[in-house]
Amino acid sequence: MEPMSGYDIKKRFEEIASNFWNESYGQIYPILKGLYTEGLAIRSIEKQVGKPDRHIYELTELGHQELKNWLLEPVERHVGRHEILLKLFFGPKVSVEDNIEQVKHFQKNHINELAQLQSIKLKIETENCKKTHLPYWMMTIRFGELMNEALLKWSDEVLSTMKEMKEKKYKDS
Amino acid sequence: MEPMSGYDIKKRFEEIASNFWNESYGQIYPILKGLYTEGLAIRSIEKQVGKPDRHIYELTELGHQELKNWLLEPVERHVGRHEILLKLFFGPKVSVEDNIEQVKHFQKNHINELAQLQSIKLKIETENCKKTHLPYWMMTIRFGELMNEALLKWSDEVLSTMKEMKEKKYKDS
DNA sequence: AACACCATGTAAGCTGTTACATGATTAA
DNA sequence: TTAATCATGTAACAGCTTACATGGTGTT
Repeated sequence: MEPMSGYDIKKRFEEIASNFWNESYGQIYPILKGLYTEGLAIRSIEKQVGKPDRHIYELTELGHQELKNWLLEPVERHVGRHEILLKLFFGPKVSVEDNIEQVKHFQKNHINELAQLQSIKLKIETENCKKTHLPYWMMTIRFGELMNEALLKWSDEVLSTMKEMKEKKYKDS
Repeated sequence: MEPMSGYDIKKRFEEIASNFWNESYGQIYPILKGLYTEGLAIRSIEKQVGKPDRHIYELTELGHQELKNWLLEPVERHVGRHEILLKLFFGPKVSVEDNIEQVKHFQKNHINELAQLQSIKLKIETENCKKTHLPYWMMTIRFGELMNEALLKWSDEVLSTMKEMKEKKYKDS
């Protein structure tokens, strides 16, 4: 996108990609070093007063080509590990009430996520840095919206099923 | 659920949980060993003719308690890393046509996944092993259905946006 | 006085996949 | 004959998080 420091990259992830990606310094800094030694990026140092120096990395022609190649590779499917489903898989080990609590907590989380998404959306729309990126970034937001809406629908469905199970249990006993 | 070997566990994951979880032997066998040495499981050997022996593990009382404790812990949110979104994040680096190809491939994958889900659903319904598990396992299936439906809706939306972008580009040039 | 921000980085440790090794049986 | 199924396991590697170390500036 543009010359950046490791610190900047982390920040960008947190500000506008936090709904679908995160990366720790422990990954970022060694990888930038690697890009540099492999000739995929160049590095320049920006001196500052009262603050540490900034190490600015910028892709070389080779680096841009590598990135392009990666972008063209089709994304292969990988199973998203949803811990809540693994827990429900063992549902009968605990009480229906316990499972209800679990799902309610899950639901709350995703209501929050939807709200956070809206603030990221606003940030992207108003900052409006590069016009070419805008439509693509909006697609990542839309992804989050549809996912979270589906997740909330699922929570509702599951909660009413569980409530039925609870009532049946009372009838039996 | 019941006494099982590492091989059995892998199989169960593949047969009825492959839509939300997978686990490799490289994880399973060392972990089973660990459970045994920590007193969370006991191990017995089932001898077979013409086939390797089966190492059957069964949770101890302590093991069951640990599992229960884990089930009661609320699931904390973690960002699912969707590679396709990271690629779209750099969308302007390649052509609109290239991005369309990427999304079409994604769409195909999720149509397949929906089909696979239906066969897992059938397996669970017909095998019908333990009645107590059935409703919970169906919830994991429903999760997959709603996710994939949302993903397909997203693909449709994104593809039509991209087609518009393509047309605009032609007008400009 | 305590904390957050700026900015770099490393080391230890956990998590996870892939490939390998073994070896008999059965189906295409 | 080739491949799959049964069944165990290990070793090498890749990916990722967390905690630590440094140290000045600005805010509550």
